[in-house]
Amino acid sequence: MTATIKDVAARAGVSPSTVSRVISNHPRISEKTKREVRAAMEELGYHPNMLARSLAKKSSDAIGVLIPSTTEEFFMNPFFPEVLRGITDVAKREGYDLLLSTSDSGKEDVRSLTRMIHGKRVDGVLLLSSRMQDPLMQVLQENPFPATLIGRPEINLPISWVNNNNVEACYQATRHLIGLGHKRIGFLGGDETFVVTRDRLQGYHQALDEAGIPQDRRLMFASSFVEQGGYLGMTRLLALPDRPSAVVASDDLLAFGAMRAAGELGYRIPEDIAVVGFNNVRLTEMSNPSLTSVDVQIYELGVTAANLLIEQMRGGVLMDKHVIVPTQMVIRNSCGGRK
Amino acid sequence: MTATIKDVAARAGVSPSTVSRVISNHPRISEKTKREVRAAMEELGYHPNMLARSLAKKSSDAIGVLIPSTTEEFFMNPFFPEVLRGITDVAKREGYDLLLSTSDSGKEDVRSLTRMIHGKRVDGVLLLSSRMQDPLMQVLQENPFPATLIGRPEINLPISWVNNNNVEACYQATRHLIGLGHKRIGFLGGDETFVVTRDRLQGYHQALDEAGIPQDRRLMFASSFVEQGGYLGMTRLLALPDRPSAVVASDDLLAFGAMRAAGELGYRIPEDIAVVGFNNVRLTEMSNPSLTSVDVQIYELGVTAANLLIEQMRGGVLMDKHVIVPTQMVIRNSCGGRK
DNA sequence: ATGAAAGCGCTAACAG
DNA sequence: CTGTTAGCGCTTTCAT
Repeated sequence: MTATIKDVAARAGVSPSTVSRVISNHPRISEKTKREVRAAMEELGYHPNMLARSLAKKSSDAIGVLIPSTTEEFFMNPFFPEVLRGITDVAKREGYDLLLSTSDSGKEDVRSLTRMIHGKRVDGVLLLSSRMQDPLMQVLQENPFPATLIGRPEINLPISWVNNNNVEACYQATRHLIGLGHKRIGFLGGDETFVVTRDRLQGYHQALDEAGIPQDRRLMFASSFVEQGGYLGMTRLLALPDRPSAVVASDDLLAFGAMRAAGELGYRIPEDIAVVGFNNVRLTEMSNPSLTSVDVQIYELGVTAANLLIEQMRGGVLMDKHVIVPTQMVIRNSCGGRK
Repeated sequence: MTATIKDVAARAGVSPSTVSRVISNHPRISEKTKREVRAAMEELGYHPNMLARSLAKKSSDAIGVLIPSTTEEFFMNPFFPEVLRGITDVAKREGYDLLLSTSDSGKEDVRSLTRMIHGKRVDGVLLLSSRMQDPLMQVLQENPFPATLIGRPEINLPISWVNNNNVEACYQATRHLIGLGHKRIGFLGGDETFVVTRDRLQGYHQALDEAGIPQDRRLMFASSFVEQGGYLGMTRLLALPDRPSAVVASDDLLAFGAMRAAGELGYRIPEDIAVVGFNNVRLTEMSNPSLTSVDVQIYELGVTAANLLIEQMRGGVLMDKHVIVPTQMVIRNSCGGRK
């Protein structure tokens, strides 16, 4: 049987509460007993039972991370490990463990979130994306619980979040292409139900409007955030009688797929068609040609979200702070023009 | 205050134990009370406290995943999300949550593992890599606890693991190059303390020996599993007066770095120097030239490891099963020769 | 089929 | 500075 706090207490000739105090480094406890208790713990190979501790303390020192139900898609995108790296670094520094939810498809992630919220196994929750009319936001609205979103809620919600200014960023990206002389510019978006897709699309629209370029529905293609989607989208765009001369892709993976499609059909990039992506994942430097991309500072998003969440959990009060992480367009070789 | 099992009991006019039975779907409980209890739960918005449940049941329905302390390096490699995807899929299917350890550098991950083992927050642990004289293996040896390793322990240990036959796989890869007529073949390895690096190096040696090609220490370069390491290694290899005409890299990222270095120095791949990598990450298809790589079935490794672990946790008995996931070399354009 | 009672291992007032 | 006493919310014998 593994040793409990009582065993240690008995061994050290003190009461359980004293042992408890030693564990949590209570200030007013004599050095002597501290040493004795520690010795007893050592001898008995004692390790605290975190469950019992959490149950009594009503806090678990763990952060829940809600993995969107579309596991495959999500894990496939370099965004995920990078944002998780940011989260992990903060969690580690602040002494929190990470609990990954493992929701099944669709409706399941509502249940997953509710379980996280009510199950008491985590002190707060991190959401990694948001959709239009996201039922998760509903849940958060109805259940006061420390939570932070990476992205932004579609509607105004009393929840803290970290986001990029996606409208502005995509506006800039599109302007860049316009500045290069392009008039017919395509848009490859990820899943339309994601808020981020909508925002970027809006930025694209803004830039076109401002330049007096008419909108053309045929130039906009949405799929999921994977390479395949970009491939498909680009193929469709190139099949148009009046094909675009440039494309802004709302994710680097989409851009890569687009570039592959173009390449296979014999178009050169950037001479025949310019491409700009989003996220600035490592791959952008290595692709051929290297991909001009909007750096959204994924790692930073993760770090900021984790910090915001922890601040809430510690403060014991829910906040609706929001932080905008600046973006920056990194010019490479997929657009031609200035280098 | 959130509703507890007692509240539900009171509301439904039954005892707490009955409610508990309803929750765990106990067989002999009348449909009628079941319905009534469920109704009461609904009305009160009751959700079980997982901590209390775990404490009483002495099991948490969670799997611990030990992230190696070198966070950055690890997250950067596409291996990680892919193996995690496999793990997640199984965990989700079997109803387990995932607890990511967040150990700090060096010695910390021993502590992290011990905490996982004794903290009772997880029912089993998944290790994602193993080193030579790995202190973690020590810990596992001394503390009987369900654990599964992806990789293999350096020495024989009563622990279950999933691995590739890395010696054989690298032997094959090297033979492939030899078969293509290469006589001077370099080896770019990851961190030498990893067992997997050693195994692949051994396969490389075997192939050379068998072909009567003398070993040359200068042809072997080890660094970490990142692109930068491959870049550095290749640069060094190419600086040799008698440079190799081919290189086997023990990780695709290393191979990409190597290709970049070669390219920048004006060497063509595969004409001037052939390259083969390991892992067959998605990127291999997209690089230029596409990279010949050994498919180790990362996802499968994750799935198998999770299954093995769950089997142990459920069986209540520690095992030392081990499974070898087959590898397959995927020929692309980085080696020339047959296509 | 259901209830009563005794914990699971720890923390947190409240005393002293 | 330390001990006593109640729980935290749930499961699980043991009765009935």
